[in-house]
Amino acid sequence: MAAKITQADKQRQVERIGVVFEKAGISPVGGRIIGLLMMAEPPYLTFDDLVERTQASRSSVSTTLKFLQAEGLVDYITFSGDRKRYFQLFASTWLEIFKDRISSLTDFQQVLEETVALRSSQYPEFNQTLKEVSSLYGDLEEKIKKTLEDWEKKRRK
Amino acid sequence: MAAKITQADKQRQVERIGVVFEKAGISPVGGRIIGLLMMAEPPYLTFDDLVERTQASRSSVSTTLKFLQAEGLVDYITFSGDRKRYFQLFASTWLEIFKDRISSLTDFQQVLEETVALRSSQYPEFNQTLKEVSSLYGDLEEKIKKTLEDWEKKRRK
DNA sequence: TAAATTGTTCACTTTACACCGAACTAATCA
DNA sequence: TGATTAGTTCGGTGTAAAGTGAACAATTTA
Repeated sequence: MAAKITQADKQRQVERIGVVFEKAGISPVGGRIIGLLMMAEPPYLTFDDLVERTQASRSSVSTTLKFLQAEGLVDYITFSGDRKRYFQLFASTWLEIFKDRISSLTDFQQVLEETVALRSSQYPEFNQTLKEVSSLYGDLEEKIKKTLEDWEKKRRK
Repeated sequence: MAAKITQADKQRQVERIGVVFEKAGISPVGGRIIGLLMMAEPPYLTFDDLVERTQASRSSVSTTLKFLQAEGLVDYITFSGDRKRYFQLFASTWLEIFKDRISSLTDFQQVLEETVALRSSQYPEFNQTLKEVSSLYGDLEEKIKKTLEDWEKKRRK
Protein backbone atom coordinates (compact mmCIF):
# COMPACT_ATOMS: atom_id res chain seq x y z
CA MET A 1 0.00 0.00 0.00
CA ALA A 2 2.14 2.77 -1.34
CA ALA A 3 1.29 6.26 -0.06
CA LYS A 4 -0.03 8.61 -2.67
CA ILE A 5 2.56 10.91 -4.18
CA THR A 6 1.54 14.49 -3.57
CA GLN A 7 2.47 17.67 -5.34
CA ALA A 8 4.46 18.62 -2.25
CA ASP A 9 6.53 15.45 -2.59
CA LYS A 10 7.42 16.45 -6.11
CA GLN A 11 8.34 19.98 -5.10
CA ARG A 12 10.57 18.69 -2.34
CA GLN A 13 12.26 16.44 -4.84
CA VAL A 14 12.94 19.41 -7.13
CA GLU A 15 14.76 21.10 -4.28
CA ARG A 16 16.68 17.96 -3.38
CA ILE A 17 17.86 17.58 -6.96
CA GLY A 18 18.80 21.24 -6.89
CA VAL A 19 20.98 20.78 -3.84
CA VAL A 20 22.84 17.86 -5.39
CA PHE A 21 23.66 19.96 -8.43
CA GLU A 22 24.60 22.97 -6.35
CA LYS A 23 27.13 20.79 -4.56
CA ALA A 24 28.50 19.96 -7.98
CA GLY A 25 29.12 23.65 -8.67
CA ILE A 26 25.90 24.70 -10.41
CA SER A 27 24.19 27.92 -9.26
CA PRO A 28 21.06 27.70 -7.11
CA VAL A 29 18.77 28.72 -9.95
CA GLY A 30 20.60 26.30 -12.23
CA GLY A 31 20.06 23.47 -9.77
CA ARG A 32 16.36 24.26 -9.51
CA ILE A 33 15.97 24.34 -13.28
CA ILE A 34 17.57 20.92 -13.54
CA GLY A 35 15.32 19.69 -10.73
CA LEU A 36 12.22 21.00 -12.44
CA LEU A 37 13.19 19.47 -15.77
CA MET A 38 13.97 16.17 -14.14
CA MET A 39 10.59 16.01 -12.45
CA ALA A 40 8.55 17.49 -15.28
CA GLU A 41 5.86 15.43 -16.99
CA PRO A 42 6.19 15.60 -19.92
CA PRO A 43 9.93 16.02 -19.41
CA TYR A 44 10.17 19.53 -20.80
CA LEU A 45 9.10 23.01 -19.74
CA THR A 46 8.79 26.42 -21.35
CA PHE A 47 10.80 29.47 -20.44
CA ASP A 48 7.82 30.93 -18.62
CA ASP A 49 7.15 27.71 -16.74
CA LEU A 50 10.71 27.90 -15.47
CA VAL A 51 10.45 31.58 -14.52
CA GLU A 52 7.23 30.94 -12.64
CA ARG A 53 8.36 27.81 -10.87
CA THR A 54 11.86 28.92 -9.92
CA GLN A 55 10.53 32.27 -8.68
CA ALA A 56 13.55 33.84 -10.34
CA SER A 57 13.75 36.75 -12.75
CA ARG A 58 13.44 36.29 -16.50
CA SER A 59 16.98 37.50 -16.98
CA SER A 60 18.34 35.06 -14.48
CA VAL A 61 16.52 32.16 -16.08
CA SER A 62 17.67 33.23 -19.52
CA THR A 63 21.32 33.52 -18.49
CA THR A 64 21.25 30.28 -16.57
CA LEU A 65 19.61 28.40 -19.44
CA LYS A 66 22.33 29.65 -21.77
CA PHE A 67 24.93 28.41 -19.35
CA LEU A 68 23.29 25.01 -18.95
CA GLN A 69 23.01 24.68 -22.71
CA ALA A 70 26.67 25.57 -23.13
CA GLU A 71 27.54 22.90 -20.55
CA GLY A 72 25.56 20.38 -22.55
CA LEU A 73 23.13 19.71 -19.72
CA VAL A 74 20.07 21.29 -21.25
CA ASP A 75 18.62 21.40 -24.69
CA TYR A 76 15.34 22.49 -26.21
CA ILE A 77 12.82 21.21 -28.69
CA THR A 78 10.16 23.04 -30.63
CA PHE A 79 6.76 22.12 -32.05
CA SER A 80 5.56 23.50 -35.35
CA GLY A 81 2.92 26.14 -35.01
CA ASP A 82 4.21 26.95 -31.54
CA ARG A 83 6.67 29.73 -30.93
CA LYS A 84 7.81 28.48 -27.56
CA ARG A 85 10.94 26.57 -26.84
CA TYR A 86 10.50 23.49 -24.71
CA PHE A 87 13.58 23.04 -22.57
CA GLN A 88 14.61 19.57 -21.54
CA LEU A 89 17.52 17.74 -19.99
CA PHE A 90 20.08 16.61 -22.48
CA ALA A 91 20.72 13.44 -20.51
CA SER A 92 22.87 11.75 -23.10
CA THR A 93 25.77 14.06 -22.34
CA TRP A 94 25.91 13.23 -18.66
CA LEU A 95 28.46 10.67 -19.65
CA GLU A 96 30.69 13.29 -21.25
CA ILE A 97 30.41 15.41 -18.18
CA PHE A 98 31.55 12.55 -16.03
CA LYS A 99 34.46 11.95 -18.39
CA ASP A 100 35.60 15.52 -17.88
CA ARG A 101 35.66 14.97 -14.18
CA ILE A 102 37.90 11.99 -14.59
CA SER A 103 40.53 14.13 -16.24
CA SER A 104 40.99 15.78 -12.85
CA LEU A 105 41.97 12.40 -11.44
CA THR A 106 44.54 12.11 -14.20
CA ASP A 107 45.88 15.54 -13.34
CA PHE A 108 46.17 14.61 -9.72
CA GLN A 109 47.93 11.35 -10.39
CA GLN A 110 50.33 13.03 -12.78
CA VAL A 111 51.25 15.82 -10.42
CA LEU A 112 51.95 13.27 -7.70
CA GLU A 113 54.28 11.35 -9.99
CA GLU A 114 56.12 14.48 -11.01
CA THR A 115 56.45 15.43 -7.37
CA VAL A 116 58.06 12.15 -6.39
CA ALA A 117 60.45 12.53 -9.32
CA LEU A 118 61.53 15.94 -8.08
CA ARG A 119 62.08 14.87 -4.49
CA SER A 120 65.35 13.43 -3.20
CA SER A 121 65.51 9.94 -1.75
CA GLN A 122 66.21 11.34 1.71
CA TYR A 123 62.70 10.86 3.08
CA PRO A 124 61.65 7.50 1.68
CA GLU A 125 58.63 7.10 3.92
CA PHE A 126 56.99 10.26 2.65
CA ASN A 127 57.94 9.43 -0.93
CA GLN A 128 56.44 6.01 -0.47
CA THR A 129 53.13 7.50 0.64
CA LEU A 130 53.08 9.78 -2.37
CA LYS A 131 53.72 6.81 -4.62
CA GLU A 132 51.01 4.75 -3.00
CA VAL A 133 48.44 7.51 -3.34
CA SER A 134 49.50 8.08 -6.93
CA SER A 135 49.03 4.41 -7.68
CA LEU A 136 45.58 4.48 -6.10
CA TYR A 137 44.55 7.32 -8.37
CA GLY A 138 45.93 5.46 -11.34
CA ASP A 139 43.87 2.40 -10.43
CA LEU A 140 40.78 4.49 -9.93
CA GLU A 141 41.12 6.18 -13.28
CA GLU A 142 41.51 2.87 -15.02
CA LYS A 143 38.54 1.25 -13.32
CA ILE A 144 36.32 4.23 -13.92
CA LYS A 145 37.20 4.34 -17.60
CA LYS A 146 36.40 0.67 -17.94
CA THR A 147 33.08 1.07 -16.16
CA LEU A 148 32.13 3.90 -18.47
CA GLU A 149 33.04 1.90 -21.54
CA ASP A 150 31.04 -1.10 -20.35
CA TRP A 151 28.08 1.09 -19.64
CA GLU A 152 28.23 2.66 -23.08
CA LYS A 153 28.34 -0.76 -24.73
CA LYS A 154 25.43 -2.07 -22.69
CA ARG A 155 23.47 1.02 -23.51
CA ARG A 156 23.99 0.96 -27.25
CA LYS A 157 22.74 -2.55 -27.74
CA MET B 1 71.77 11.48 -18.26
CA ALA B 2 69.10 13.15 -16.19
CA ALA B 3 69.27 16.93 -16.00
CA LYS B 4 69.98 18.34 -12.58
CA ILE B 5 66.93 19.35 -10.63
CA THR B 6 67.14 23.03 -9.82
CA GLN B 7 65.47 25.08 -7.12
CA ALA B 8 63.40 26.68 -9.88
CA ASP B 9 62.09 23.25 -10.90
CA LYS B 10 60.93 22.68 -7.36
CA GLN B 11 59.25 26.07 -7.16
CA ARG B 12 57.45 25.46 -10.40
CA GLN B 13 56.23 22.16 -9.06
CA VAL B 14 54.85 23.88 -5.95
CA GLU B 15 52.77 26.09 -8.22
CA ARG B 16 51.65 23.16 -10.34
CA ILE B 17 50.49 21.28 -7.29
CA GLY B 18 48.75 24.45 -6.16
CA VAL B 19 46.81 24.70 -9.40
CA VAL B 20 45.60 21.10 -9.18
CA PHE B 21 44.26 21.74 -5.70
CA GLU B 22 42.73 25.06 -6.69
CA LYS B 23 40.79 23.23 -9.36
CA ALA B 24 39.55 20.94 -6.62
CA GLY B 25 38.08 23.91 -4.76
CA ILE B 26 40.94 24.91 -2.44
CA SER B 27 41.92 28.57 -2.24
CA PRO B 28 45.09 29.79 -3.98
CA VAL B 29 47.00 30.14 -0.73
CA GLY B 30 45.71 26.73 0.34
CA GLY B 31 46.96 25.18 -2.87
CA ARG B 32 50.38 26.73 -2.40
CA ILE B 33 50.62 25.51 1.17
CA ILE B 34 49.85 21.98 0.03
CA GLY B 35 52.40 22.35 -2.75
CA LEU B 36 55.07 23.54 -0.37
CA LEU B 37 54.40 20.75 2.10
CA MET B 38 54.42 18.19 -0.66
CA MET B 39 57.80 19.34 -1.94
CA ALA B 40 59.38 20.08 1.44
CA GLU B 41 62.43 18.14 2.59
CA PRO B 42 62.01 17.17 5.35
CA PRO B 43 58.30 16.97 4.63
CA TYR B 44 57.20 19.60 7.13
CA LEU B 45 57.45 23.38 7.48
CA THR B 46 56.87 25.93 10.21
CA PHE B 47 54.24 28.62 10.20
CA ASP B 48 56.84 31.23 9.34
CA ASP B 49 58.30 29.13 6.56
CA LEU B 50 54.84 29.03 5.05
CA VAL B 51 54.28 32.77 5.47
CA GLU B 52 57.59 33.53 3.86
CA ARG B 53 57.30 31.10 0.99
CA THR B 54 53.67 31.73 0.10
CA GLN B 55 54.24 35.49 0.28
CA ALA B 56 50.87 35.68 2.02
CA SER B 57 49.93 37.40 5.27
CA ARG B 58 50.19 35.67 8.64
CA SER B 59 46.45 35.89 9.07
CA SER B 60 45.79 34.33 5.73
CA VAL B 61 48.17 31.47 6.41
CA SER B 62 46.67 30.95 9.85
CA THR B 63 43.10 30.84 8.58
CA THR B 64 44.00 28.62 5.68
CA LEU B 65 45.94 26.21 7.89
CA LYS B 66 42.94 25.93 10.18
CA PHE B 67 40.78 25.14 7.21
CA LEU B 68 43.18 22.55 5.86
CA GLN B 69 43.43 20.93 9.28
CA ALA B 70 39.65 20.83 9.57
CA GLU B 71 39.52 19.17 6.15
CA GLY B 72 41.98 16.59 7.35
CA LEU B 73 44.57 17.50 4.76
CA VAL B 74 47.15 19.00 7.09
CA ASP B 75 48.43 18.13 10.50
CA TYR B 76 51.33 19.25 12.64
CA ILE B 77 53.97 17.69 14.79
CA THR B 78 56.06 19.20 17.55
CA PHE B 79 59.53 18.57 18.96
CA SER B 80 60.25 18.90 22.64
CA GLY B 81 62.21 21.98 23.55
CA ASP B 82 60.86 23.69 20.42
CA ARG B 83 57.85 25.91 20.56
CA LYS B 84 57.13 25.77 16.86
CA ARG B 85 54.59 23.61 15.14
CA TYR B 86 55.82 21.69 12.15
CA PHE B 87 53.01 21.45 9.64
CA GLN B 88 52.84 18.47 7.36
CA LEU B 89 50.50 16.76 4.96
CA PHE B 90 48.26 14.29 6.65
CA ALA B 91 48.50 11.96 3.69
CA SER B 92 46.92 8.99 5.36
CA THR B 93 43.56 10.70 5.27
CA TRP B 94 43.59 11.26 1.54
CA LEU B 95 41.77 8.03 1.41
CA GLU B 96 39.06 9.33 3.69
CA ILE B 97 38.80 12.44 1.62
CA PHE B 98 38.34 10.41 -1.49
CA LYS B 99 35.70 8.38 0.30
CA ASP B 100 33.83 11.57 1.08
CA ARG B 101 33.86 12.47 -2.56
CA ILE B 102 32.36 9.16 -3.40
CA SER B 103 29.45 9.92 -1.17
CA SER B 104 28.56 12.62 -3.69
CA LEU B 105 28.23 9.88 -6.29
CA THR B 106 25.98 8.06 -3.88
CA ASP B 107 23.92 11.21 -3.39
CA PHE B 108 23.56 11.60 -7.10
CA GLN B 109 22.58 8.01 -7.66
CA GLN B 110 20.11 8.15 -4.82
CA VAL B 111 18.44 11.32 -5.98
CA LEU B 112 18.05 9.80 -9.43
CA GLU B 113 16.38 6.72 -7.98
CA GLU B 114 14.05 8.79 -5.85
CA THR B 115 13.21 10.85 -8.89
CA VAL B 116 12.23 7.85 -10.96
CA ALA B 117 10.12 6.63 -8.05
CA LEU B 118 8.24 9.92 -7.95
CA ARG B 119 7.57 10.08 -11.68
CA SER B 120 4.58 8.45 -13.33
CA SER B 121 5.03 5.75 -15.96
CA GLN B 122 3.72 8.07 -18.64
CA TYR B 123 7.07 8.94 -20.18
CA PRO B 124 8.96 5.65 -20.14
CA GLU B 125 11.76 6.80 -22.41
CA PHE B 126 12.81 9.58 -20.09
CA ASN B 127 12.42 7.34 -17.05
CA GLN B 128 14.57 4.76 -18.77
CA THR B 129 17.36 7.28 -19.29
CA LEU B 130 17.22 8.28 -15.65
CA LYS B 131 17.43 4.62 -14.66
CA GLU B 132 20.36 3.99 -16.94
CA VAL B 133 22.31 6.95 -15.61
CA SER B 134 21.44 5.92 -12.07
CA SER B 135 22.72 2.44 -12.76
CA LEU B 136 25.95 3.86 -14.16
CA TYR B 137 26.52 5.81 -10.99
CA GLY B 138 25.73 2.73 -8.95
CA ASP B 139 28.33 0.75 -10.91
CA LEU B 140 30.88 3.51 -10.50
CA GLU B 141 30.36 3.68 -6.79
CA GLU B 142 30.73 -0.04 -6.44
CA LYS B 143 33.91 -0.24 -8.51
CA ILE B 144 35.45 2.69 -6.73
CA LYS B 145 34.71 1.21 -3.33
CA LYS B 146 36.27 -2.05 -4.36
CA THR B 147 39.37 -0.33 -5.70
CA LEU B 148 39.76 1.55 -2.43
CA GLU B 149 39.40 -1.62 -0.40
CA ASP B 150 41.96 -3.45 -2.51
CA TRP B 151 44.33 -0.56 -2.17
CA GLU B 152 43.94 -0.48 1.59
CA LYS B 153 44.63 -4.19 1.84
CA LYS B 154 47.70 -3.95 -0.35
CA ARG B 155 48.92 -1.05 1.68
CA ARG B 156 48.55 -2.64 5.10
CA LYS B 157 50.59 -5.69 4.33
C1' DT C 1 0.49 48.37 -38.80
C1' DA C 2 -0.24 48.02 -33.82
C1' DA C 3 0.02 44.89 -30.08
C1' DA C 4 1.48 40.83 -27.92
C1' DT C 5 4.70 37.04 -27.22
C1' DT C 6 9.30 35.09 -26.44
C1' DG C 7 13.19 35.61 -25.01
C1' DT C 8 18.00 38.49 -24.68
C1' DT C 9 21.13 41.97 -23.16
C1' DC C 10 22.86 45.61 -20.26
C1' DA C 11 23.89 48.11 -16.19
C1' DC C 12 23.33 47.69 -11.57
C1' DT C 13 22.98 45.59 -6.71
C1' DT C 14 23.86 41.98 -3.55
C1' DT C 15 26.40 38.36 -1.71
C1' DA C 16 30.28 35.45 -0.76
C1' DC C 17 34.93 34.64 -0.48
C1' DA C 18 40.05 35.51 -0.37
C1' DC C 19 43.09 38.10 1.67
C1' DC C 20 45.08 41.90 4.48
C1' DG C 21 46.95 44.60 8.58
C1' DA C 22 46.70 45.46 13.22
C1' DA C 23 45.48 44.33 17.71
C1' DC C 24 45.39 40.52 20.69
C1' DT C 25 46.54 36.09 23.53
C1' DA C 26 49.30 32.58 25.46
C1' DA C 27 53.48 30.70 26.28
C1' DT C 28 58.44 31.09 26.89
C1' DC C 29 62.83 33.42 27.61
C1' DA C 30 66.19 36.67 29.60
C1' DT D 1 58.94 41.16 35.16
C1' DG D 2 59.45 42.86 30.62
C1' DA D 3 60.32 41.30 26.02
C1' DT D 4 60.01 37.91 22.45
C1' DT D 5 57.89 34.16 19.94
C1' DA D 6 54.07 31.78 17.74
C1' DG D 7 50.00 32.00 16.18
C1' DT D 8 44.84 33.79 16.36
C1' DT D 9 41.09 36.89 15.82
C1' DC D 10 38.77 40.95 14.20
C1' DG D 11 37.36 44.53 11.16
C1' DG D 12 37.85 45.76 6.79
C1' DT D 13 38.88 45.87 1.44
C1' DG D 14 38.81 44.05 -3.35
C1' DT D 15 36.88 41.06 -6.57
C1' DA D 16 33.97 37.79 -8.82
C1' DA D 17 29.72 35.47 -9.22
C1' DA D 18 24.53 35.38 -8.77
C1' DG D 19 20.59 37.64 -9.49
C1' DT D 20 17.55 41.82 -10.70
C1' DG D 21 14.76 45.13 -13.49
C1' DA D 22 14.21 47.62 -17.44
C1' DA D 23 15.13 48.43 -22.10
C1' DC D 24 15.56 46.07 -26.30
C1' DA D 25 15.08 42.87 -30.40
C1' DA D 26 12.57 39.52 -33.27
C1' DT D 27 8.79 37.12 -34.44
C1' DT D 28 3.90 36.41 -34.62
C1' DT D 29 -0.91 37.66 -34.19
C1' DA D 30 -4.90 40.70 -34.70
